[in-house]
Amino acid sequence: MGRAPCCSKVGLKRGAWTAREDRLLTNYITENGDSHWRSLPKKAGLLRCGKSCRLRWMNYLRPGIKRGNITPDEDDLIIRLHSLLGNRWSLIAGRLPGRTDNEIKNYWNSHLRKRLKKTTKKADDQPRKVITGKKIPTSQDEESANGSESKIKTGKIHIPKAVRVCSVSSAAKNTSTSIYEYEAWNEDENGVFCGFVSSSSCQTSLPGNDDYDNIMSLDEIFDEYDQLFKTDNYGGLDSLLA
DNA sequence: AAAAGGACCAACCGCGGACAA
DNA sequence: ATTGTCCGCGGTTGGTCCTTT
Repeated sequence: MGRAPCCSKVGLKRGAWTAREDRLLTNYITENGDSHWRSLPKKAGLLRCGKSCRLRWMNYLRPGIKRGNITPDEDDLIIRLHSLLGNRWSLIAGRLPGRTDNEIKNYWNSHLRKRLKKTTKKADDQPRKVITGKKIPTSQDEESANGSESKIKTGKIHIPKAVRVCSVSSAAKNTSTSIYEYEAWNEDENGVFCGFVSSSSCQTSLPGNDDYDNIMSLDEIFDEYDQLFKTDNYGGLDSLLA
């Protein structure tokens, strides 16, 4: 029944990674690939849990990671994608070559959230747009809401959580693509479902190492997402995957 | 020059979906 | 069909560096 018991965390190292640990992890993954995180630390000679190894590899050691400041173009794209996707950091990161979800999340929390708070304060004083008779949540509404849910005056709109529908590899474009589906819906004050706000799909691509020749401009990326959110289900995706 | 407070970011934690037995 | 683990995600924490007083 089930798999072998999960490893005990007793005796495992925590905190900052040393150069030696980085070397051990990089060497092991280079030779054996980055799968089976649970058993990887032992095989690589590391006193870390698999989760810690995965995080270190994905956010720091993985080839193609872009270090350094976020460019103005990236900054702009993050803001616009966040307006579409909410806190779906992995999806946003998928559209920023070399950037990790953790880096974007940190950048958002330390830079953009404060900046947008200032700039949207005026906008929030203006009359709100209305979709299907409901008020669009403001930044203040989102601030007061817990996690991915945004409360609104007449009820609340659930910001969609991405559901990975399938994964497609494209050798020609050297990308691996995951298809996600979203559904946002309204609830009334009593938590009773009262209709969909929108239903959309989108994809995320992770270019191969040091090969970004085929990726789209940041503006094109945003337009693609924007269009996908305006189309029903997979209509927009078909053209992207063709 | 030193202490206090703020900003930044790497790493950890807990949750939930996917999947194996 | 059920149970338990693995994996990935988003939220949060805590250490370090920087700025202000």
